[in-house]
Amino acid sequence: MPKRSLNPDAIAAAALALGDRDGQAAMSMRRIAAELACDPMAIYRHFPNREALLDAVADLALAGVVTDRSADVGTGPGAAVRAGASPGFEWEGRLIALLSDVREAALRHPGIAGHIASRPPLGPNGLRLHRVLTEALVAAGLSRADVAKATQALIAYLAAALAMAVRAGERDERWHQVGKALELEVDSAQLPIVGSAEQFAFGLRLLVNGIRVEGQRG
Amino acid sequence: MPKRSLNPDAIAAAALALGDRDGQAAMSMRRIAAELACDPMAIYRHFPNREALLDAVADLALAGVVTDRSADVGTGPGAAVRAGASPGFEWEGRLIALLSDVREAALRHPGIAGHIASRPPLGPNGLRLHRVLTEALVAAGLSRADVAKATQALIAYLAAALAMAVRAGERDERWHQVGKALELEVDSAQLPIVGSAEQFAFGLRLLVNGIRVEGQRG
DNA sequence: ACCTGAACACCGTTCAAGT
DNA sequence: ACCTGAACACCGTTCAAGT
Repeated sequence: MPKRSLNPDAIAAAALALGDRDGQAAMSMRRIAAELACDPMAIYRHFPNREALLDAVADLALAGVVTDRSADVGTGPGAAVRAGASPGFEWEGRLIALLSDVREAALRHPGIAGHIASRPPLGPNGLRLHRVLTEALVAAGLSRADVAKATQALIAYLAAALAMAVRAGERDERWHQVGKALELEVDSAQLPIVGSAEQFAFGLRLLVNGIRVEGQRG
Repeated sequence: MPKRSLNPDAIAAAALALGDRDGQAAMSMRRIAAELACDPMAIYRHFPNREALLDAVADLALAGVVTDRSADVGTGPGAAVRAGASPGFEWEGRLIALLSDVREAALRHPGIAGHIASRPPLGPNGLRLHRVLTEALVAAGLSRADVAKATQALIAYLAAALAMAVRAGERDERWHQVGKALELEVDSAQLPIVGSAEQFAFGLRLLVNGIRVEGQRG
């Protein structure tokens, strides 16, 4: 009955809700159409193909990530990191907070998390976040060319971390098998949880350390 | 007619060859079976499911990556990096060479490259390479716990870089659109090619920089 | 002109039927 | 006991037929 309510935003919102509820496997054109109680082909009048729809859903999932600078010393996720940043390296706190916030927002939407950051961010939220990321890297002292390269490295790491987090349960078991196979004397409890916030933060710190070194060099 | 020649190794080898020729889209159970001139279900007597087969193909694609230490100052890919490493940071050269070699081996097999490093490495070659990676990180001065975390960060970055490289053509176009959308004054030529060796090396250097900082700290 | 749904060309995997 | 292929429950997308 909602004939005229079928538009790109409504479709993306329905797909997001469906993915939140039933996970990645539910994100097919047919099931999204069922969620909207419309013909699968009706979606194609608003998106050229499935990937374009997933791009829109991924962008929608990032709508809640705040990039307003005045919120930097708030109480949200990443606030502690922001508050603890030393003055000269304020960019570090902003960069870590930004990527942590994006990760958290993505994981609130398990149906689409694996798609987020896997493609260049052409949606409004993706571009907004990309701009903040670029500003932080410029502040870090990187050259224009290195800013572009560092951006892609950070997005690549984020994409892989999200893909891992989505499959986490299954993968943890396999990582323990790797530990056993190599006969490492690490007990299970010592292994970081794959896709955990702690694991993500560690890799992100490596990248930030590396960016600081590059920035001081240039 | 090759009734008894159907075994896990032969299946994985046929799938790898098919993927090299026809790309990622050809890696379906049905097309792999067609390549082997057998019933699709015959494969299930050797692998529990498609993912297990892809894991075997991914491991096979890494067979050519040499980890013999005596080859470290050879003429293969990464030799220059190895030769240029300063004595105290020999681990840096080894780590960069290892991951660069894995990347190159993966990209020689476009049908499976996107699957490599996307799951914990339980195959013989994956475990072999994992062990060399671990040794390099121990040499870098990381604690046991940090070695595990850094390993996962490096593998995550590698997986994302490979996934990007496989889709490169399509993605480059989109990255240029991002640049235009943000009205950055970068001309197209200045943007790094997504998934290129140069782009990969930059991100890897960031991670290695970061690991060095962590190792000196601990 | 706009919209619908049947149809095409596929999937991974199960399972009943054959040998 | 082992093996086969028909069948199940899906896909994304095209396109001819309807309104």
